[in-house]
Amino acid sequence: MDATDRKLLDALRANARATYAQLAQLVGLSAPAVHERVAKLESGGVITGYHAAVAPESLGYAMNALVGVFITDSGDTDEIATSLAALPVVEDCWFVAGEETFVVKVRVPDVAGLEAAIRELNGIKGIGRTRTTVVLSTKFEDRVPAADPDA
Amino acid sequence: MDATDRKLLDALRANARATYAQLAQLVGLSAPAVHERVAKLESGGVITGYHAAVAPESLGYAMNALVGVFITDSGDTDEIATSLAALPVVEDCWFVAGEETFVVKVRVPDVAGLEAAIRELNGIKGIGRTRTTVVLSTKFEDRVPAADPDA
DNA sequence: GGTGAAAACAAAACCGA
DNA sequence: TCGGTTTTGTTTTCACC
Repeated sequence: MDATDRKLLDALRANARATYAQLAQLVGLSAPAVHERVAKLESGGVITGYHAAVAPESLGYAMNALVGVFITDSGDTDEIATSLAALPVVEDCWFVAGEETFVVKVRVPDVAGLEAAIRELNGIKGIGRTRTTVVLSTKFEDRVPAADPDA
Repeated sequence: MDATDRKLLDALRANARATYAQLAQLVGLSAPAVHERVAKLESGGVITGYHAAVAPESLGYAMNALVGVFITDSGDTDEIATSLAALPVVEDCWFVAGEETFVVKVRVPDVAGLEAAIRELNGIKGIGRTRTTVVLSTKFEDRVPAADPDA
C-alpha cells in the first residue's frame, strides 16, 4: 500500500464508478497498471465492495433513531446479535462497552414505524429494556478519513 | 419509481460497478433503457453517489466509539455542528432529541487516538461534556432496507 | 423502450526496465 | 516485480425507429 494505492482508494470512495482510464490519468499510470492495483486491493480485503448510496427518503424512510439495548441477566449476546440482524429496520448494530450492551440504528418511515421497531426490539428474547434517542437530523454520515494524507 | 427501478437500486447497492449490460439482463430490458433509468435516478436525487467500501483496519483505524455530546447553556448547535464537521475523526454526526444534543461516531487507530479525539471534542466551544461508548465490535453497518420488497 | 453503429473501455497476453 | 503496449472482445453512448 503506497501513496498511489491510497490515491486510488480515495478516488474510488468518491466515485466507485470511475473508469480505469480516469483513475489512470489521476495517478499518472496506465489503465492496466491501475486495474492490477485495484484488483490487488480487492483481493487483499482492503476494498470490501462498491455500493450505490440511496437517499433513504426516496424509499419512504424519513426517520431514524439510535436505540441502546440493555440485556437481561440471562441474555446471550451472540443470540441477541442474530435476532437483531434478522430485523430489516436495524441498519447498524454495535456491540459496545458502556451502559448498554448494544447500540443499534433503526431506519423507519415515521413515528408509527419507530413504535413498531421499538416493540419488536423489546420483544426479542434476552433484551431487557431499550433507550431510544430520536435523530432529528443527520449532519453527515459515513465520512471515512481520507486514505491519502495529501488529499 | 416502479418495481424495475427498485430492482436496479438494490443491484447497484450490492455492486455499484455492475455494467449496464449486467443490469439490463437482470431486469429484462436493453442496456440503453437501463442507462436512462439510472441516469434519472441519479438526477432525481435518489442515487446520491457510488462509493467503494474500504476496510478501516487497512487504513490503520481499528477502533471506533459513539460519543454523546452535551452542549453548554450558551452553545449554538449550528456552530457546534460546523466544528464537528471540521474534525476528520468524526465519521457520523447526528443531531438528536435525547439526553445529549449530538451523537457522533469517531474512528480512531487506537486508545491513544480515542483520547485525543475526546480531548478535541471537549475543547470545542459550546460543548460542555461528552459521554463515550466504546464500540467493541461492529455486528453490521449501513444495512439499508431493500428497495425491492420481493428481494 | 428497442436497434444498430461508432467510440470508449476492459481484460488478457506479451514485452521491457 | 512492476509498469507499458498491443490486441481482442465487451460495453457505453448516440442517433434513429
